[in-house]
Amino acid sequence: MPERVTIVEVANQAGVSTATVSRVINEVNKVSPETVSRVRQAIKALGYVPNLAARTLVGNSPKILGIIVPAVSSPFLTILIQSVNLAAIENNYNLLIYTTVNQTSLFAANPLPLNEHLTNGLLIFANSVDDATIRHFYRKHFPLVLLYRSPPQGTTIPCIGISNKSGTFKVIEHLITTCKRRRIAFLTGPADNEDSMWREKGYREALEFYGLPFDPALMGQGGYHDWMAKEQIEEWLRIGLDVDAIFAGDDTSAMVVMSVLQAAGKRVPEDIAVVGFNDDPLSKYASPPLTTVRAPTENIGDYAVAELLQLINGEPAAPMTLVDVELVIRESCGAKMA
Amino acid sequence: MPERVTIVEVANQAGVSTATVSRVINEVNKVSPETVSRVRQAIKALGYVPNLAARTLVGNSPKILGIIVPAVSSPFLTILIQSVNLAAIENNYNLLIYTTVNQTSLFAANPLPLNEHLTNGLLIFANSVDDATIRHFYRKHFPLVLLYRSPPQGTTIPCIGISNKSGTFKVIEHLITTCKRRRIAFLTGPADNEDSMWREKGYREALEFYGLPFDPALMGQGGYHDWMAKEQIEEWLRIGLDVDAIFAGDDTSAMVVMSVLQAAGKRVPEDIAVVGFNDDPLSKYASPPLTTVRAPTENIGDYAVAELLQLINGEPAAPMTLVDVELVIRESCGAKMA
DNA sequence: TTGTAGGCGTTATCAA
DNA sequence: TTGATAACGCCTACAA
Repeated sequence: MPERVTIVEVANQAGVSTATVSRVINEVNKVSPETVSRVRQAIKALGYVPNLAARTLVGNSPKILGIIVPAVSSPFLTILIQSVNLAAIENNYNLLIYTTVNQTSLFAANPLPLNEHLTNGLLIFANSVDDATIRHFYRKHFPLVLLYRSPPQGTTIPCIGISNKSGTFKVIEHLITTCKRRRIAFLTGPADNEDSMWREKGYREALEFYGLPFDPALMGQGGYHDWMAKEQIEEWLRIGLDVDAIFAGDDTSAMVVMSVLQAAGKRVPEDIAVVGFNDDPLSKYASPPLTTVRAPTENIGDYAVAELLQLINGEPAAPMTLVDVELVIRESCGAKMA
Repeated sequence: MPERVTIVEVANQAGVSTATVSRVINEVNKVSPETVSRVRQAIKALGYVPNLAARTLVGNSPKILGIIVPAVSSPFLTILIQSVNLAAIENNYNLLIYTTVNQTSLFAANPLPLNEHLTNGLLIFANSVDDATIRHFYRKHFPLVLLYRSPPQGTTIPCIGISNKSGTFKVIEHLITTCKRRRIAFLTGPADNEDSMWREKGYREALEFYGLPFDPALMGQGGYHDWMAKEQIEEWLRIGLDVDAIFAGDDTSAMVVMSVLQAAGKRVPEDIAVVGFNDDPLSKYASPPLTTVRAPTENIGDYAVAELLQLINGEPAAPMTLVDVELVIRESCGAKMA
């Protein structure tokens, strides 16, 4: 097989013109059956694959969607991506994933490998890219849907998220009313994380609603990272913080929190209740099984892809979609003993 | 901003030729400082981004590596991807990820969106794509490195994996000699998974080496999936299988196994020891903390990318790399009580 | 039904 | 130091 096989080689091999080969490949116009089979045979014999770049250049790119995330490292992100992937396939699109590995600033120098020239539309998660990049796409009217973040000032880009505030309100309320807890600690996510911001609002509103004082000492850094959560809890344990419940911010952190607490001889939920957010796949297997807020992450892809395709097809899309969440009561909150 | 901004618009705006603009962008040849700044300004004003497809067509594609995986759904895959990503960045390459969502057969109809025309080289995980596709790349001498699988018959493609057999041998040996277990069950992975195949070999060899009989009844399907592992253990519990240790195949399954066992009133490790493979991030927080085989997944990316770059640069690469693993003894095996 | 030829946006070669 | 122009591989009028 020669180094590079182009449509010309196929045409020669089959004794037809390149136009005919193109027609066979794209199944447009009428081509006589014998010609079709001759061309197909030549393609197979030569192992010919159309050059994506050339196709794209003439506006015949395959249907490709892109998603940009900071990393693929958490169960949450993982499920989100899977969900988008399935939705894309469902709609006959391919999905390409690019992770910025937490280096938003990279683009100043290097343009994104996933951009308007390679994809038909882009899904951008939280702050995986900076506002300037988003604005760039926006100005070009390039199809864009924002995931778990709101649009930059002055732009109107469809965005999709979950009801963090009401979800958190529900779980804190549950801790207060059903589980009779009074000193409820809260582990925040990364500083610039919108989810965390809204969860904090929900946390504060619930406290206020039930007449519990807000105590800054009960706020800690979890960062949605196992080691950060671990450090925070160990710190609290060391200073002997008075606490009877911990809202860990997310499930990953909650698992670690329970583990650290238990290693220190505390009982969960008897001494300290622990609750999470997300309902990760393994959360129901934790010991004790984790009470959490179930966010239908596996459905987000459907909404996101649907909106993106509307944009791609030139139709208007809803500016903002907030998906409902629900409380999942298991053992770690102590409700079942109360 | 016009719908499409090409190098021509920039050239006009800056009052130079497209060739000059190209030179400025690629920083080749000498261009007078004033010209450079005029061009830069035009680029910024117009929000110009080079067309990736056109660039690729003339052989000036940005440095892009691709990785093809079946999914992004496990902690293991997630760490592997992250590792590859970091290594790629380290070498000034971008990484694009494509998941086949377990539909290997798709390509017959649709060619891969990640191929020789879009990337400079490809990393292919296990059986995310079929042999025919791999052979296609192989025939074209397209840079390819196989991850956690061996090359198809008749091809010689560099591949990278871990010492599954010796790792499993070690953990089974540990169970037998230190923990004094005799009835050790084994949960296999997916049927066509090479890792699982080698782990089974290690399991059998260890049994034989220490004179323990191999009992088919002790082999079960885990599939490296939480629900499959759960079903298998529940089945064993129901029939009252006589077992004093379980090698769960991987950590995810091990977590589930412990949980199901405990829910059924069994003590881990007193009644049944449980061990895993991979050393997932959360495994040390499990209760009890999981004894497992530590595979340096976070280093695989370095090896893989290094090999791929050698291939891309026309240098020869090692046909096969097997990375060593090590035993991590925690509580779930019962060694610390013995 | 099939072939010819022009153009998609960029870069590289060759002149100027 | 710059500009004109020919590729790169493919698709799509327009002709035949």
